[in-house]
Amino acid sequence: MSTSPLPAFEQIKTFVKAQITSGVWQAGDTVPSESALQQQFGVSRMTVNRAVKELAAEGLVTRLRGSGTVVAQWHRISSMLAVRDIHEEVIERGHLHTCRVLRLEVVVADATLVQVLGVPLGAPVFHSLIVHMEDGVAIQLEDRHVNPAVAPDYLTVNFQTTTPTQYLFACAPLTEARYSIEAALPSAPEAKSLGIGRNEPCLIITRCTVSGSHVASQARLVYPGMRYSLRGNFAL
Amino acid sequence: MSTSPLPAFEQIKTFVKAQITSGVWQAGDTVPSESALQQQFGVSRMTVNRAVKELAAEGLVTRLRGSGTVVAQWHRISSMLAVRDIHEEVIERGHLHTCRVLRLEVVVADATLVQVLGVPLGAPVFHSLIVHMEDGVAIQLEDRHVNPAVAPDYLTVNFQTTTPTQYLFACAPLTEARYSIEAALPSAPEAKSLGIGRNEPCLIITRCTVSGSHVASQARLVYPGMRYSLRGNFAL
DNA sequence: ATAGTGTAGTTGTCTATACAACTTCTACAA
DNA sequence: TTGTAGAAGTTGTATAGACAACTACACTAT
Repeated sequence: MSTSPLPAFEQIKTFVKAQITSGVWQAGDTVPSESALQQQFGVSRMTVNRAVKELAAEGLVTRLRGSGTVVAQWHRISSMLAVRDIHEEVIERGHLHTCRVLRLEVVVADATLVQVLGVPLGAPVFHSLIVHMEDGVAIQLEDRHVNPAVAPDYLTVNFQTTTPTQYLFACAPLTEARYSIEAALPSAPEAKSLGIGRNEPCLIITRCTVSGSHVASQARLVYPGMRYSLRGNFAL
Repeated sequence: MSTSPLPAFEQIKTFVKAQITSGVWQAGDTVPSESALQQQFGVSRMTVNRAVKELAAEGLVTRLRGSGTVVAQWHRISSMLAVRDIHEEVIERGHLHTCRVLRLEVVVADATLVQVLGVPLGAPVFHSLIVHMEDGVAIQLEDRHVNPAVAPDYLTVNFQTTTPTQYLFACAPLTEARYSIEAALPSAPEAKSLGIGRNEPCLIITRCTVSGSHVASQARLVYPGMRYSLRGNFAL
């Protein structure tokens, strides 16, 4: 019933982390060389190499070939801020996810869409406007423009059962994404769709996904500030 | 002058990534086993193992001992959302960073601070209120409470030359951090300090850093929504 | 039919060694 | 004093092999 002992490389990682978090080794201090740790722990150099290499990948130490390893200056306060599919997120909280499709249509590309999606001026572009609700409360307004070249059947999808994100993932493999997070007031129709006041600040995530050589879609996700916040956790 | 050829494990990673991003291998498809790739590329298994292991760490594939490797379902749209020091951030944009220290004082722990910092009720807690400016424009209001046990000399620091984040990093190694990002309206004094209207929405990051067994500090960072946004990029 | 057993296949870890690429410092020569 | 050459030390990559842990599947005995 005893838990299996940690692998050797994990033990080495734990040791080095402990030295750093306890302050024994401070930022800028040199970390013992691989051969030194090899002797200290009685393992092969490859094992030490793996341990320290992973710590470097995690940003705790900085390595320089020929020179050595030092404790990193800035332990990055960061975590994978996964801007995930709203459906998954709500389900994971154990709540009910429903949505109302307000618009599902073809629009003509204006100057902005030309620049963002890379389609010709006046070309058709799919547009969907969906309100997502958690236990009946509007939590996200999803305003999305889709490149027809990537998802030609977008307008026929039943978005009661499949979210646009899910469908687009299935259509085209994701190769790149850009996003920005900002705070702003909703427009009048946005406030009305979400059932909030025009003075209630919102968290707005604008995301642009790329698949291969095409820009697949651009989404503007509006979250009422009172009902939603992004949370993250960073350890070690 | 020719660029050195990519290491073998990088070539394998590139190959697998290409299969995924081109759609040849779709989410859920099985990736060839290590021995298969080993034969295909004519390298040792350890080299293949490193390549696929790193792809798994990046979230592109999922591995299960005894079963195999499959293309991951959700290529995480995420990037290291590094909530970095405002000073570094401004400098990196090539702008001038200045700040005004509005308050630098000792306050008495109320119920909220007791809960957050883990100090006794009524105990002294350091408090600083600083406006950070980029080229003279207020961009962040930093409202911070510091645990004296971690940084006893906090009040004597010259925050014109050192940011609180920098000083606290030097004082105590970081072991853990929690943050939340939300949109809200500023309070009256906050709006006044930032020189914005009370109706202008703000991005508010609340961050709590832990060092060892102590909670080092709690910071409330208020960014005017019109002047600041978090941006991220995700590739492959 | 069902439960259990064994076997092949797969990934996880580790070793001992080797060479390459790079940095740093020392010693020596101009 | 200066500059160059070289040696020592460090990390990066790769190999061939070994065993462990686990899964999936086919087969067997009940």
